[in-house]
Amino acid sequence: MTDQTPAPTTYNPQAIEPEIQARWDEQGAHRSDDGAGQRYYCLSMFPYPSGKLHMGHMRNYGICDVIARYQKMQGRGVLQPMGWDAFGLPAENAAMQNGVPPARWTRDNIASMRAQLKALGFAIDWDRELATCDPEYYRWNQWLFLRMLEKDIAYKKTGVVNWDPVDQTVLANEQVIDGKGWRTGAEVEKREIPMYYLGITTYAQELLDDLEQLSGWPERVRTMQANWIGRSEGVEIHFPCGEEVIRVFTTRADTLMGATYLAVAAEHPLAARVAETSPAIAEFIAECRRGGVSEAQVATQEKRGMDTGLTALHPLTGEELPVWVANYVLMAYGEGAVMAVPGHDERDFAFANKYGLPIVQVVDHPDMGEYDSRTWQDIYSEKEGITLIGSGPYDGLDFQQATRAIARDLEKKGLGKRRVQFRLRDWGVSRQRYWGCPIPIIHCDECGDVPVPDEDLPVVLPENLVPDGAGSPLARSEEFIRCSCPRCGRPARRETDTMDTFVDSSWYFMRYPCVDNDQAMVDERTNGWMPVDQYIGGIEHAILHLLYARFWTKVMRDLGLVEHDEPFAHLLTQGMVLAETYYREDEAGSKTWFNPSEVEVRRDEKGRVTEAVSMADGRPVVPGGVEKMAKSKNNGVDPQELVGRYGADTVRLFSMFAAPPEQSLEWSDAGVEGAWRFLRRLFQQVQVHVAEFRDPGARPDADKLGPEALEIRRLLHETIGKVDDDLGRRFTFNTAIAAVMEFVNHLSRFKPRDTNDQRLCQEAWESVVCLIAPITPHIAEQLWEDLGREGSVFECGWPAVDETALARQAVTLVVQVNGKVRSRLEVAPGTDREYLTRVACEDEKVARFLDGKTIRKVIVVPDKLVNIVAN
RNA sequence: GCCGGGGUGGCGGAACUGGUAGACGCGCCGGAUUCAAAAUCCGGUUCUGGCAACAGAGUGGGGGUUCGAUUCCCCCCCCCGGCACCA
Repeated sequence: MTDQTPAPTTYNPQAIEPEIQARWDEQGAHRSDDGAGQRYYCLSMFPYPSGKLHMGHMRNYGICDVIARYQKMQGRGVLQPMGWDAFGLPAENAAMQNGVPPARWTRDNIASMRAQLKALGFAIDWDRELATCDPEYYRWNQWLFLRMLEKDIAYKKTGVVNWDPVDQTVLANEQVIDGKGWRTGAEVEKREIPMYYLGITTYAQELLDDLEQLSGWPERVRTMQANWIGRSEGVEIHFPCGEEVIRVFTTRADTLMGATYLAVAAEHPLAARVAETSPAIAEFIAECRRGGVSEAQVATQEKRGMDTGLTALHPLTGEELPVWVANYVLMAYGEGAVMAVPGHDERDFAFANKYGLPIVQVVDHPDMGEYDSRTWQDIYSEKEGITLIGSGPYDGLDFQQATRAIARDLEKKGLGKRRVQFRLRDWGVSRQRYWGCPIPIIHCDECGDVPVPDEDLPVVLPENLVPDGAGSPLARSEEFIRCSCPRCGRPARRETDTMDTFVDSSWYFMRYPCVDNDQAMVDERTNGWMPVDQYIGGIEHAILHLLYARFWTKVMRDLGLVEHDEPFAHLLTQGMVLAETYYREDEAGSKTWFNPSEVEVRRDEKGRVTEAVSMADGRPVVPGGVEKMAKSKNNGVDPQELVGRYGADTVRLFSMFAAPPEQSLEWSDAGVEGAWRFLRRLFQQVQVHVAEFRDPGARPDADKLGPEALEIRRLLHETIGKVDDDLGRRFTFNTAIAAVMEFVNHLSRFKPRDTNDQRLCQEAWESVVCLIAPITPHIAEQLWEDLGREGSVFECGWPAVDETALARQAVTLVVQVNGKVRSRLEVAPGTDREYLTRVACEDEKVARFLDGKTIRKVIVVPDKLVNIVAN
């Protein structure tokens, strides 16, 4: 180190960061301009204001800020807004615990989380902040809901919910634990209640087709959405049953001749009618009602059923087939009934074997072998390469031919037709909860359900109520409920259900550009910024939120409110934040969890963990593995505490360095320490440089640089190219940071010999500061100033790669024998293969491995590798 | 159960288009500095054998394609996300 120089001022983020932030505020550095120019809308999923910022938020907004700041340095006009997904269940739970109204709790949380976000130095345009619990926002939920009613996109029908018989209340799936109510422990039942639905299935085909144009989305998200929408082509078949007809939908009409029974869902109208006269069936249906409504719960339960005693007629043969009620048939999919072909469907096969129903093979496949009706094989349900057997006139046909022929014959008889079925269901938006957006409907005894007139919007949610766990307090608030019918003027009652919070989050990004408009939901500014260029959020939202937002956008488009078809051009799904867990177990088997900050880890001389002890009492704790940061495991790390200790830049640097954005990130206090050391070193090195030389904007004369300096210059421009690609295209911020660190390691070892070398150092340090600026903006602004540059580093433009600096004098290539590396060669770039082959074979180390062998082939990859194949 | 993703040193991760496995950081070991410690700086660090030169093995497990596989294909194991009322 340059020992003569006096100790340079040391890095002090606690002093730098507030000062830089104040400067940004003063200059309105983060304000976005609605005017012309190249624009970039950079958006992260808005947070639920749960109280404090957690690491997941920190990571999400950190990623967004890096992209926003990088785009700004590219010269684009950037919009990075922030808002609050402020309605929802946790506010009600908090209210139950401490008696504070959800509104107060929510707004207090927003205030403290806003302060935390500011301290992290994100380039957010706070002028556009919104909260979904503000009437100015949710009035437009109500307004659009009314437009949907007019277009019949919104409608009313019954839906199934989790019912807690003790609390007499509807439970969220989250509140059902092992089929029991979370507070009462009572066995939950399914119950049907009237609800409002939005017709997302009308848009199913478009939602599926448009996935193709979303090339900026991760492939896996598009696949998940396509599977969720679940388009199937098949045949609707009618089975006459007395006076009625049982409709089923099947994708395997080719196996119709193998149908041996029908199964209907417990909620099917036919089952209900049989139950009127059959106590046994009524009992069975009641049993099926037990437990929660979630698909995971329904899908994992044991398959059970019961014969209704009814028979239906096979539409082609007229044969009588028994009709069963079965708990594995979903009322929500298709027609709520299935034709069972046990020979070629795994679930039907298991069911038929359990209840002794006939199994008939009607499909043959070359790979099938002897059909065994006791053991299922996956080949039995194959549809490629099959031939029909035992199917009378259809014998010998393949899947396509058989489906076509059977559909045609059914259609002739008026007992079926080809059609498309989607797995996607319409979106039920009614919630029997208080803390949400009121559904703008008035119930009148004379006029029925009457929409609230536009001029009476918003229907304001009273903010002074406190839920107690036994149903919505809104449903008991006479003041809210009592009103007069807009149509006839007679006394009437307000709807007390509120909207699903997914409604709030389905369009907030279209409101940011025009938050101040109290005359319209959106305006021209929305069209100016939309679609969002880059959307960032958790992978857990891959299906529901993103699908609802896409649907809502298309509805708004069809109402002429916006111009775009899709809301998000590019999507980045960030991984979760994890941390090590530690616990102790008492005799009763209950665990006490220790926060990682209270645990000391001991290691052996190879760095392997030997034991972990509690700092409080020095006694051992058990490492419980790495898990998602959660209160229940007490493994959360508080970002604010770390910011207080190391400054925002260090926390930001570590969280971007530890893993690429799409992967999960394992928190490590030691890793934060490493990030801190790097920033400190960077700061010191720049101080050392400016103490000796300061010529802002200086560039070296490349022709007069020595070989060492030329190498530094080559590495610099290689690094600029690498970081640009990592930040702008790949979003691999971890490798961008690694590249900067690597270059800084080289640069600090370089000893400038003359002024020209010093100019190179000036160029290098200025570039390094620019490259790191999107990630650690405060220290970058400070060092930019220290290097003598005027103005903000974010206004200076992005460093450009000088192609001429990239030329290499020599390249190292490896020599392999039979694919194993045996030697290395130092040659000029572009050396021809004949020369390389000769030199490689003559190489002493290589020759050893060629001894006694015949060379069969030599593979040369220019400037990279020579592989000699010999035996 | 169904759909989607992941598994690489003691740890987080890198290897972008089939071409040097382990960049960068942490931890650990050794050294410098210090009265001492912390901090800082320098060097080493995949595993096994060997004083070393070097050799062999190695990307969850098994098989395949290829001159060459962390990367492509098939089977299996484990972990994570979603499953429509958590957000």
